[in-house]
Parts: sequence; structure tokens; C-alpha cells
Amino acid sequence: MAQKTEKQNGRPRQFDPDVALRAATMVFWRKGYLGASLDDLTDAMGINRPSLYATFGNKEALFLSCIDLYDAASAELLDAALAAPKIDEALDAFFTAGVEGVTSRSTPSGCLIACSLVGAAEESDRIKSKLKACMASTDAAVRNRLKQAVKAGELPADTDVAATARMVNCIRHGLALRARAGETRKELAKAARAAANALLGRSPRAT
Amino acid sequence: MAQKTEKQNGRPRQFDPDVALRAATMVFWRKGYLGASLDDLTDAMGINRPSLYATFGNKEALFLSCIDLYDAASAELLDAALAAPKIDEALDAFFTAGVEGVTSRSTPSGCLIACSLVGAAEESDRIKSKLKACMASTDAAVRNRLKQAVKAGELPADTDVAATARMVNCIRHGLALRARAGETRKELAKAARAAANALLGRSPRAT
DNA sequence: CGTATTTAATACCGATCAATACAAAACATC
DNA sequence: GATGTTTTGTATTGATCGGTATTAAATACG
Repeated sequence: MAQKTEKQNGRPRQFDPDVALRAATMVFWRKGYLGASLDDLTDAMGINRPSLYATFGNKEALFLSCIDLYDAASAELLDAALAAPKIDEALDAFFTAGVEGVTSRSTPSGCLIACSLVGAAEESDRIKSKLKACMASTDAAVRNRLKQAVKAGELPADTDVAATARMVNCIRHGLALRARAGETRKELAKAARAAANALLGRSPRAT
Repeated sequence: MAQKTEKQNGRPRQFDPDVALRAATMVFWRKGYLGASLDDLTDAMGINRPSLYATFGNKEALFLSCIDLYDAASAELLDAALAAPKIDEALDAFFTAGVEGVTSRSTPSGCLIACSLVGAAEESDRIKSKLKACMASTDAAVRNRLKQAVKAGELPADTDVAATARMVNCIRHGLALRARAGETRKELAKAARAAANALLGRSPRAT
């Protein structure tokens, strides 16, 4: 259905929607849904209001598109981390990827999903349900990886994988929150290491 | 300095500032700093705008007072939980108190401090530094309790108490975030239990 | 070139934001 | 009862909010 070479008359648009969407994502990430005004958005996107509305709908639709973009990129990184063959490596990589994502110097600090649960979720049921879906899918990814580890005998057979998966993402979101509060990557990495050690029953000073 | 029986002329105020402050706290908690309009606040507080400005300053000052109120009440509960004699009980109680606090039916869901790190912190440096101070003081409380446990031989001598304390609060804030997303107290309690079990090296199915 | 079509830019809309000016009302003191 | 003081209620301020109407500009097709 997605016609790649679509004939189109009229004046061609003078901006790249993907680039503009990334710019909008950064604004929402930094200032939150309510804190990001249309002036903030159009300034960062390098377009004017009518172009924004014609291309993305309205503020809420634009935000939902940003969440999609963010969630896809984020899920890709986390899935790659979880793909490590041994569960130890997988969880270490998961937390490391999480910390790096929320403390990157090329993006605002924190996690856009976690940040949006206040201020954005209250504004629209569509936004709230999408955010919940994002969290649920990350939970599922971790849960599946833990199940695999249980099956491989790397984790006790009676492990409550659902609760443990929730807890793993609790930690990831907690780290994101602390990053938002200004904590450094170094400090967060140590906390993440402590979490992984505890989860895997390793000595507190392991590696 | 705090003159209790202060002579004062003029019309007496017709509302209780403490009650009004609690009402305002609920509004900020539910809708966030930016999402809470002055109409929302004055409606909930049962006063009008000039009374609000005369008593609490402005929106930012009112919010800071709400944070103080919330943090004091929250710290009291958490300190009481940490006061349990054995570290197992202390951490269990800490997480239980945390889950109950963020899923109480008589208050909005989530943690006001965590919720305010986006939307409020960006609006004012005063707000941001106060939120950071609140987190730091909770960290310190957990850290001190962990040190005590290490000294008592309940935890390994080489435990990284600073990183572990950060991690413990990561989990608490992560639980608050999930509560905000609508997760039930029951689900969160299981995740918290899993966290405590991992931290204390207990079997996943303990208790 | 002329027409149709799409985007870009400016200016503007009503609504709402946080914050106040002003005057009536309620007290203490004289 | 008159005066001074503080709080109350109402009405309003200028600024900013999200969203559009309108016109000029830029392309494709005939």
C-alpha cells in the first residue's frame, strides 16, 4: 500500500518530516508535553505552524508520533542488549544501555516515556494508553528473556518472572528519574551494577 | 521567634492555611505543576486568588510549600519503616510503605517528588534544587540504615552502601512511576517483594 | 503561458494563563 | 460609633496558549 514513488503536484515541502520529528522529540523530552509550546516546537523543527499542523495533525498527534519514534529506537537498543547469550551479560547490558540512554549528552536526560507519565498522560487518554503500551512491551521483552534464562537453568525454576521483569524495569525507570535529577552516568552505573549483582546473586563487589 | 499568640487586627482569615495547603498538594500531585492552574488550585483550596497570593506568595512558592509538606510526611513514614531492628524487616517495610504511599486510594497515585522532576523542575531552579535535596535526604536515610546493617553483620562488609541506597530508591521511584501508569497495588507489591528478596539474597519465593 | 495543486509565511482567533487593582466586609482598638 | 487594618470577592490586566484563515510562492501538467 505504501506507494514509494507517489506523483505529487504542487510546491514540494522544504523540510524533512523525519528530521522535524526528531527535533520535536527532543523538545518534548527536555520540556515535557505541557512545557513544550508550539513556538518551542516550530522553532526547533525549523518550520511554521501551518506546516506542522498539515504534516503532523496537532500537538497531541505530534507527541504520539514522537513517542512512537522514541519507543522504537529505545526498544531496539534494549532488545539488542537482552540478546546476549548469557543472562548475566544480558542484564548487565540491559542496565548499561539504560543508563547510557538516559545520560547521553546528545539528548536530554531521563526517559521520555517515564517523563511523560505526568503532565502528558493526564491530558489525553490516547497518550496515557500509548505510554502504558510502551511499558507493557518493554516488560514483555524482559519477561521473555527471563523465561529463556529459567528454561536454560540460569535462574531458579520458581523465579517469578513477571514480578522480576517489573522490578528490572522499575530499576531502569528509577535510574532514568535520577538522571533527570542530574545524577552522573558514573553514579548511576554503580547503582545499576549493584542492581544486577543483587538480581543475579553475585557478590556486591563483582567486576 | 515563632510568636504563637500574635495580636492581629483586621478581618480574620476564613480558612485554615494547613488545610488549604493539603488541598493544593493534592492538585499538584494529580495534575502536575504545569497542569495545575490557579483556578484548579483555588477551587480545591476553597479560597480565591488574592487570599492565595497573600498567604502563600505565588504559584511557585505555593508549590515549594507543598513539596515541603509532602516530603516531611513521606520521610516520616519511610523513616519509621527503616527503623525496624532487622535489615530484612526494614527493607520489606520500606518497600511496603513505598508501594502503599504511591497506591493509596485517598491520594493521587505516584510520588509527588518523582512526578515533579519533569514539568516542574524545568520551570525554576529553586524547584529543581529542592527536589534534588528531597531525593538526597531519602538516599541518606537508606544509606545510614544500610551502614548500620553492615556494622551489625547483616550485610557483607564490602557492600557498596551508597550505590545500594541509590538502587533501593531507584526501585521505590520506579514503583511510583508504575503506579502512575495505573498498575495495581497487588502487582507492585509482588515486584517490591522480588526486589527485597534479590537484595537480601533470599529465595525468589520467600514468604 | 495558464491552470491546478500543494506548501510557506504572516497575521490573527478566542480561550486561558498567572498575577493584581480595587472596593466592600469584618475584625481590634480607641 | 469612628478609625485603622487585614481579608474578602469581583473584575481585569497583559501575556501566552493551541489552533486557523488567508494570501503569496513554488511546483506539475496541459
